[in-house]
Amino acid sequence: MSIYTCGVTPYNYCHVGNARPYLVWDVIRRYLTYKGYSVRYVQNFTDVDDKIIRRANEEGVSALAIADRYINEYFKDMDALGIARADVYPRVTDHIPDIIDMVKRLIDTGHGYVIDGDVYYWVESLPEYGKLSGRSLEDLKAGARIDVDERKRHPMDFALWKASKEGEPAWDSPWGLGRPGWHIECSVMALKYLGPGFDFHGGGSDLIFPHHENEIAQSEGALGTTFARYWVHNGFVNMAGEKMAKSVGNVVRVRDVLEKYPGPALRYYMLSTHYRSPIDFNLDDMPAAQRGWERLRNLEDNLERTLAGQDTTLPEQLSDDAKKFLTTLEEHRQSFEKSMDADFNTAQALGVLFELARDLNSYLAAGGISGERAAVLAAGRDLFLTLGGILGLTGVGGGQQDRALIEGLIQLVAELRQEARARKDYATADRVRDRLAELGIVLEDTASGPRWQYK
RNA sequence: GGUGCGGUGGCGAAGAGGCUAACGCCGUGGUCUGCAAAACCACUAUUCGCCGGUUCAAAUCCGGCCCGCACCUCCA
Repeated sequence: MSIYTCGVTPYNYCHVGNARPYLVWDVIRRYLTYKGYSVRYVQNFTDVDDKIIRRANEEGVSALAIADRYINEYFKDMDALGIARADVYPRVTDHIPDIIDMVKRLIDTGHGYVIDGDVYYWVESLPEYGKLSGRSLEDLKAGARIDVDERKRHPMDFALWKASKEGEPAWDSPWGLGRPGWHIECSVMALKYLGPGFDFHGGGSDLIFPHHENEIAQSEGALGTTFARYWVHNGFVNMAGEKMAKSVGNVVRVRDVLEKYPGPALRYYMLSTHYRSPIDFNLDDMPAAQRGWERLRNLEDNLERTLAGQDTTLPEQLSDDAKKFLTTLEEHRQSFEKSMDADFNTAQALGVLFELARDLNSYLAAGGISGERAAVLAAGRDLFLTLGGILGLTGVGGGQQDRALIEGLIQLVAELRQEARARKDYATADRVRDRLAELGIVLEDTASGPRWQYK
């Protein structure tokens, strides 16, 4: 499976809305991999653009320096969200010769024309223009909200190559010094790394027009064959009913959220809505998302603790109860796959994961894990971690980074507290627990002794 | 003006002709427990924006209306 997703223009920190498509594709990749497909995922960086140039001029540094800085920050945010790296991250500035070649080809095939060092795409040269967004050139002309450049053949013609102005990064070309237009880089890089007719092309729904429409026009105009087989567009993240965008000024940065909530909680939050639907982002909904994720994490911890050191090989002969439970597990797996097969319905799949969680918790609550029960429970754990792993909600720890480091200290405190409890000195015992809670550590008394975890 | 999307319990959110309208959070009662926590069990929408229609059957299909949003310009 080959996937191309439009990446960011690195001129600022990522906000929650920026992160959504990458999270969606992270889950789709994981699922396709689980299903046995080999996946190649390409995501670009548009590292030369008006906004980057403006920012560079403001700060008196190069456009490259701005791009490098925010690409670096992009990776920090995505790592914190548990989003796996793409196979290739092509950058526009590394592909100028490829872009020039494609512009040349478009001119040769009659789709492009030159005016004073600019090169434009002639939209009327492609009869199907508008097929992705379902618009006709007539509709577009009628709705045009910008002043039309009178030199162009058609008002909707767009730039393939822009003659450079003073103070802008520029590259030499057959048409003079200039830089690529906005859409050409994705056509060039997708075709270079995945080839014509690749499987999935993704991005935010705002990119359908004009960006993706123009990518198709360029690619199919130059090639005469299909560019991408399937288009996958995610819905927007809004704030109070209005689109979250830097231009609106209502952005919540990824790192702002992660300061207060764990990465998996934000994943959970976004995956509980189908990717095509809009999300009305509300920071007040994050605690519920965190609680939901914690429920999964608690189960994961409980399973690992319970099964540690147990013999989990399934015996030849199984009891009816065991068989029944294994059948239930299989049903959950099928439901999960059915949900994901229905246009990657992560919200429904998450529901299935919780049904599985309830069954596993019941199994744990039912008591002993002797004999076959350990093996059966281990099968349940494996399924839980597999499905949870597809959504990226299990196997991620919960701030266990420093766990080993403080383990001993807490062990000691817990022991002292046990002694206090043995003396029925509950005031001391409760004080220890409360103070630990203030430090963000939850100490719990269980039948098999105390245990702890991060809040 | 053109093109799309959406309105489901206190909140979030699945479901798109027929199983009790998933699931999570919150809340209530119970089990367990020194107290908590975690977990389990039970309860929590006779009803899916409004009005008509089609059908044996509609949250799901059709028509009208009311709201909200997005795209048509840079945007994930």
